[in-house]
Amino acid sequence: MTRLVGHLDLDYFYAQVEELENPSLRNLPVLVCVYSGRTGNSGVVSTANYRARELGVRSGIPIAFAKKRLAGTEAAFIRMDREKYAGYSERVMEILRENVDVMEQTGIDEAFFDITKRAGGSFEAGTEMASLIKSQVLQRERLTCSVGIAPTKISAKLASDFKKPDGLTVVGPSELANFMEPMPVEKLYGIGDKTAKALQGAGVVTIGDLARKDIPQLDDLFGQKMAVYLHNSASGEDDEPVQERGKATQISRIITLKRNSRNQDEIMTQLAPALDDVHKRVAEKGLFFRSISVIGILSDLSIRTRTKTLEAPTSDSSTLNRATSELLGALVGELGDLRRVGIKVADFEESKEQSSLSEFLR
DNA sequence: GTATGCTTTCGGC
DNA sequence: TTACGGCCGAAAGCATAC
Repeated sequence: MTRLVGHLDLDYFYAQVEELENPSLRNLPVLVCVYSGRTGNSGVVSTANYRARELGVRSGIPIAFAKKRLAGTEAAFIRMDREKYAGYSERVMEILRENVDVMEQTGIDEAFFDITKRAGGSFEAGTEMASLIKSQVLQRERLTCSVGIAPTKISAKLASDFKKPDGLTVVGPSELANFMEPMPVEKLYGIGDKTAKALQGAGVVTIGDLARKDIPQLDDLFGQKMAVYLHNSASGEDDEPVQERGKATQISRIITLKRNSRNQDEIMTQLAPALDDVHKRVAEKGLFFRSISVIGILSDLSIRTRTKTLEAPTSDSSTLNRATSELLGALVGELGDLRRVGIKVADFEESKEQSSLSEFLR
């Protein structure tokens, strides 16, 4: 049975929210930035609106670089406000949830959904539903999004990416092969620079090239698991179901140090608010964690981590602080100066009250 | 060989 | 000339047990 899978992506999300709240920004280059606090311009661009993209500024580049690129224009540099965007995101996801059979949020600004049932398997009906979702998001939240409808998750994501902003692309089963074939392989989820290079060596440039390779050929290059994944993805036969995501599996916080340092006290002082924040978020959700990691980023921006797994889950802040201190010591001992440092907790269990409740219900 | 668990790195947005 | 965040989930890598 052919599925109707959808993918929704909020257009240049953070920057669009800023435009929405301040319409005078609409025709300017708008950059939502993460300021690290080290120097005035230290940090990166998180999201750029389309006007800024036309001028060569995109997400991930240093703010100082963007400043140079946009010298002489009236560009708006805006500090990122994640909580604000999360509010908009939650309301949009709720609209989506009301209109689909199953939905799977995969980021703050995107989600997969399945409408096979309520569209009765019809792509015409599916198109109407996608249209309705888009207009509800626009009416209720004043935001545009791009939506794709196709038979699988991978093809739905390609479809939402096909026309943006404010796009709606529907790819029925009979059009699927022609739609995917000409696209470069790196458009496929899970194929980055490294895999794309390796594929290019084997004469594979487009998704169509990849679909024509058989599994044994790919097995030699990438191993069996990856071979099957690549083959199915490129052939439009990926069968990953759309599934509601459960609770978060990790909670982390990373900061940039005022200056590079290997001094444990100096680092712990700056890390303390992040530790408090992580502990607060864990407590709010009633979680117990068993794994604690310290993340260190060196001056060359490479990332190193050290992890400690506890005997038993805890929510105790002094345990968190002690373990962090210990892991940090190990990390700076081996690596020397750090530029940024972070803390992560994971391997969650429900709080005792909740687990006895679920036991009782069972 | 296979399943499992833990640590580290990778890659998307 | 250089410039450089903060999250998340999953894969990869490795060890151990059977």
